[in-house]
Amino acid sequence: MKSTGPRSDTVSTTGDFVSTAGAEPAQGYTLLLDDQLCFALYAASRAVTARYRPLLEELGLTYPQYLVMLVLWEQDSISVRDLGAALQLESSTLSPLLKRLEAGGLLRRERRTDDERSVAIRLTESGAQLKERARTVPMDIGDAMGLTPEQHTTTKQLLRTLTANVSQV
Amino acid sequence: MKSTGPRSDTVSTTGDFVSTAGAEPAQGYTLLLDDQLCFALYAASRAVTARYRPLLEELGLTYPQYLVMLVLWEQDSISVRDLGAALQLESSTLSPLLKRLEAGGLLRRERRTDDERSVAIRLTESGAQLKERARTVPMDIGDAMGLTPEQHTTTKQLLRTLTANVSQV
DNA sequence: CCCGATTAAGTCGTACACAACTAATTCATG
DNA sequence: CATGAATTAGTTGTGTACGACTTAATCGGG
Repeated sequence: MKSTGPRSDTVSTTGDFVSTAGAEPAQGYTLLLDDQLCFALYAASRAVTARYRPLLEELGLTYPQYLVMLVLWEQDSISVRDLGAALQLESSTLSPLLKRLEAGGLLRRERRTDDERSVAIRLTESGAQLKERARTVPMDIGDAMGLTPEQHTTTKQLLRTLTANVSQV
Repeated sequence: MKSTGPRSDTVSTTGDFVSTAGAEPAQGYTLLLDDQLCFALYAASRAVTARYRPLLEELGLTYPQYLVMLVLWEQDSISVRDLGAALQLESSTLSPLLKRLEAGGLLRRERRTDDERSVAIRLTESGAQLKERARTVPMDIGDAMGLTPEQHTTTKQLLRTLTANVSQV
């Protein structure tokens, strides 16, 4: 296997399969699972989450909960709305998740007095302390990913471009 | 926001790390959300799935169901086990999903006679016919992703490398 | 040939994810 | 300043995901 190297061959639009001219939707768009970037993305995302699981379990967090904590460790107080904007999650996902984190004693939710529609999320002492224990997590995962710094940066950049394009209305 | 932060743009790649020795876990591993490749991956995956949603809704499929159908359109009969291997999903995820596809009349599940532990998944006529209506989906999504063919290939390759590394036991 | 180990599919419990909706509050414009 | 539109958080219903477990069937060494 591995016909040529990684990259370099640009999908061989070089015409080594010319047949099936009619019904095929032109240039390399097939229904083959292995052709789909979307599947590579979906599989990679779940694989990374799975890799996080044992590490985060020690901290008593799930992966989405960990992402919420990342935001809160940067910014001690934030509204549900802004948290949703940062993580690109709906309130219908965040509300129960935040309730669980509150039950776990990591944060508090308090209605804002200046705008009672809004709820401020704030770390507890316990939640703030968890940051220390989480310090090594990004490095552990980074190692497991096994990409060179250049590959790491390239991937992040490509995924951001992709997300921005795909999110376009 | 964008409060400068310590070393805001990590994108150097040009080989100039300043290596903040001491408490910091060396070379660019921070707890900042925007530094995390894992988050870019998670966000991209959900954004792509969201983009698929209206297209697949017309076919009466969810995104994971669509992936199952991709496999079946390639290979008319397959065991739950092999399907799980192809999609990297557990039987506890697939079993209910397949039950829903069966209820929708797209496939049948029948116990194998030569090994009664195994269940063969097989397309119905209706399931096979759906392939035609799905033909343009990959192209529609491909367009929405807005990557050049080179970027597309590179991303797919990087994600596969990442998945393989991260899945290592 | 027998019995413990393995394998295949499925159930159950927990936690996302999101669309569609609701309730409460604030905004904006006449 | 009154009231309809917009905003914010939350609820409900459906469908993944996965670990831990169960059940049934097959395998393999003595």
